[in-house]
Amino acid sequence: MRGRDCSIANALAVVGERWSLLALREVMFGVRRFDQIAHNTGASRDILTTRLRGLEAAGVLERRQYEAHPPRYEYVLTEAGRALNTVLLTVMQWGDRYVTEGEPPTVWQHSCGADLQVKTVCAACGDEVRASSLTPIRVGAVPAGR
Amino acid sequence: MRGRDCSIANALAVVGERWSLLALREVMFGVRRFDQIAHNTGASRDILTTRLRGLEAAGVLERRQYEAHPPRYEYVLTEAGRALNTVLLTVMQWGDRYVTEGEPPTVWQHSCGADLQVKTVCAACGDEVRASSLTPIRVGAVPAGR
DNA sequence: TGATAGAGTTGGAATTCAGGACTTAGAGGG
DNA sequence: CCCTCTAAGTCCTGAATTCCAACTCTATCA
Repeated sequence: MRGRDCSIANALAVVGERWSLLALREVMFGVRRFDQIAHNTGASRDILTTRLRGLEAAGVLERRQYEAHPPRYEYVLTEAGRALNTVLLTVMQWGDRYVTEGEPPTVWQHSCGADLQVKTVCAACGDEVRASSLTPIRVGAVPAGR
Repeated sequence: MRGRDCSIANALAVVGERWSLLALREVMFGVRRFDQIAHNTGASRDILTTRLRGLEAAGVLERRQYEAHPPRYEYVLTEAGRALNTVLLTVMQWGDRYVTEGEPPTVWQHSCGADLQVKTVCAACGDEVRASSLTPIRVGAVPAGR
């Protein structure tokens, strides 16, 4: 059965499987090698292969040969992959606040000098977005029936 | 095998399974009933039951009886669940831009009157966060060995 | 009396995942 | 020359999940 036509569902079809976002997190950290990604995420190697191929096919990652003999590859983010950093940071911050106990395990520094805390704002007025200030004016259709 | 100590991984342990975020999306839309959530997401009913129980146990959703005879329940967001709206919106926007073809299926209106586009900014300086302006100053450890 | 609605359960088939062993192509050390 | 190591996967098997459709249980509606 198909659900609602929705960009959240579409996005999750690309990055929503287990390990995908964790692999991308590693690439964001600058880790480019298969073995390191496997070790740092904890994913099993065959699943990781499948995920990386999927992300590559979706245009989020690029697989590049950096050595010919023996052939060796590395993974780098595409533009779409780099744009995922806001997703990762927003998820991380939610995890820091509502799931992780104790200190945040990872801290990023912003170029302004501060330890990064992100805020999600309305691009038009700059106000912080809160659930109460939103109204859906159009929602994706749910395919009818059976 | 365990991977890196990380709030992204922790967050995904709570909301990263298939259907969880889609169920939460429906609740954000104001859909509170099991049957409607099942229909609008496309999840099978048994899995949805498991997910909703998990989200409840994690404190993201609350299951409330709204009628005693016959017993009927609805799902509402907790504070932690409401805080996920920024995650959902950020994911949706990425999906709109890099996955969905054509017009965004869903549009929210912000209280300022504009159709909502979100921007992820540094809470300290207010500048938009971009990959190039970030440096990791602490990263979660990866458990050693085997 | 029969149909309908809400909120699940249940059972079996299909799929995915974990974990480890194996492969390939060369480089480096003794 | 022989042995070992590294990077990047593949392959295999058994266990765990997910999918799907049908069934249950209560109670109200027509």
